Amino acid sequence: MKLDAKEKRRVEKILEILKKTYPEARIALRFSNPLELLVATVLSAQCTDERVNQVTKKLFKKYPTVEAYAQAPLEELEQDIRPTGFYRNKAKNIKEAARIILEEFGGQVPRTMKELLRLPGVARKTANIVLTNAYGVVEGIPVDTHVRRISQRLGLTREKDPNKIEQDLMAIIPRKDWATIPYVFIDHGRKICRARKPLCEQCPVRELCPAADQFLKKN
DNA sequence: CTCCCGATAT
DNA sequence: ATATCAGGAG
Repeated sequence: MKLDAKEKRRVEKILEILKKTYPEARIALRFSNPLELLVATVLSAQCTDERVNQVTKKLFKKYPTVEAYAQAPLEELEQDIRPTGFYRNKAKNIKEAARIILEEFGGQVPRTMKELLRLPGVARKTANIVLTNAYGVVEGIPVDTHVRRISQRLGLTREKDPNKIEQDLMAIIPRKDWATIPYVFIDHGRKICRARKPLCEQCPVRELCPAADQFLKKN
């Protein structure tokens, strides 16, 4: 993703405007320690953060430690997280991840990308979330469905694979913005640049967006 | 690429 | 009825 000087200025303007529009953007998942964030993020796949918070409120009291997840009967853990969807995969992954954390990482949620990626159900998106928000380690940019959609519509990437999108974003977004931009994009994605009916007429960056025209015509 | 999956919006 | 929601594994 090579971009000329003009493109570079367009990207800079977009980031500047969006950051100013969503100054309060930050993680919406509720957590009070790395383990809770890891579990919440795994549960957040294809599920609203609001529902995740609803489920984890009870979950975190019932499973306060890594041991609690590792020892939990699988069927019981499945029922405890069922409303988040994909509950069989998620329960199996969480329990197995807990076992690995106990046996290979001394009971501590790993602090490095390489180690986090060894946990089942954890890929770069989830690892980036945990690293940034639990440990303050910024290694990359978490690419979820919102970041992907916004990046594609704004013409920041042409890729479809999240890992490739992340590479593109890391190349054009200043490192100091890596931690906050995902939340800015997510906020923007929820309020304006929605998946179904994007509100382009209300969008602060529509003049800078290649996709704005196609959506504005439909009205 | 498909599958996993409940809940909500349109 | 269908699309979508802070994805990841086979």
